[in-house]
Amino acid sequence: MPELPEVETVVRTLNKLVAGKIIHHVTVLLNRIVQLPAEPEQFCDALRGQTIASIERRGKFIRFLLDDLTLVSHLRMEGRYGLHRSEEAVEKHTHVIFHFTDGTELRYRDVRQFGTMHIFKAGTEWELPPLHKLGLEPLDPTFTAAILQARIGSKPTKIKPLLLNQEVVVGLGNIYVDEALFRAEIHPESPADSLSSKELTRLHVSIVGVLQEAVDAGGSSIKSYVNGQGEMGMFQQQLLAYGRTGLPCTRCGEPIEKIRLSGRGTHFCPNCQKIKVRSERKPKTVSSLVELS
DNA sequence: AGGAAACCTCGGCCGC
DNA sequence: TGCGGCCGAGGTTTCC
Repeated sequence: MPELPEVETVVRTLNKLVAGKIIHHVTVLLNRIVQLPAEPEQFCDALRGQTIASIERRGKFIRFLLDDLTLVSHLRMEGRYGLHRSEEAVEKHTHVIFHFTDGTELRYRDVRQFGTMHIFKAGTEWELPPLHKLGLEPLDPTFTAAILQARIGSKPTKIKPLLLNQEVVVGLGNIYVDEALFRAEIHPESPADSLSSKELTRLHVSIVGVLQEAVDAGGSSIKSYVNGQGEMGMFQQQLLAYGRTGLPCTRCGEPIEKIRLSGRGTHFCPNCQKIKVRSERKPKTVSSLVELS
């Protein structure tokens, strides 16, 4: 599943479901999910007796704020949380169980086993992987068109892979990148430094708009995504590019095309989103050479 | 810098 | 209709 809107929805749900609960003990059924501490036993020991104060989001990461620890969880492709009563049968692909003192338990399921969990002493998580190099929060007021332009406007990299890089802007994944570029009418392979100031402004508006609308809709349920209460998101009905291969573009009617770009399925309208070529470097004139020397 | 592979399992599709 | 095999799936990291 999860890009920013889905993770935001999960975090809101978790705050309703488990904030205030006290961890009695933890069961780790698949060791590889727990990245830190290295030994799952230490992971369980550290969490015993901790109270969940609140749950927050940073990019696509979930932070469980505990008494003096932070549990950082990433769902990767298909991770999900669910609150259960302890007597309920444990579903297949359940890898970590947080048993609470009230007889309920938070279960982490992940078919593909890609998800990760790290524990840090509260506050130190920002200095270390996986949070230490994360870029701007796109729904924060500090994320402006000018900032976006400053961050990417001079890079020769193709715009889509650049937007997927979480060190630039966080929270965008394959779905919402395709949607944002479609809205902004920018070809996913256009080099970032080929984009005009006007296009970058349009891109900024598109990123913020698509993410905010998706958050409001509770995220997109494409394959397996559900929030912490097993509910699906609704935004998949509003996707205009992602998953619409061969269907008419809602702007011009041209069939949506699908290509593979740096390993990712990439959807766009070949008519509305024309690839741009980086403008030729102005040949140095004699006068500019003089200025340089 | 940028692409590919790797981490896993599952489901869809194709062909026989 | 059934089964085997191949491909791809929303993310991130690591290795060229």
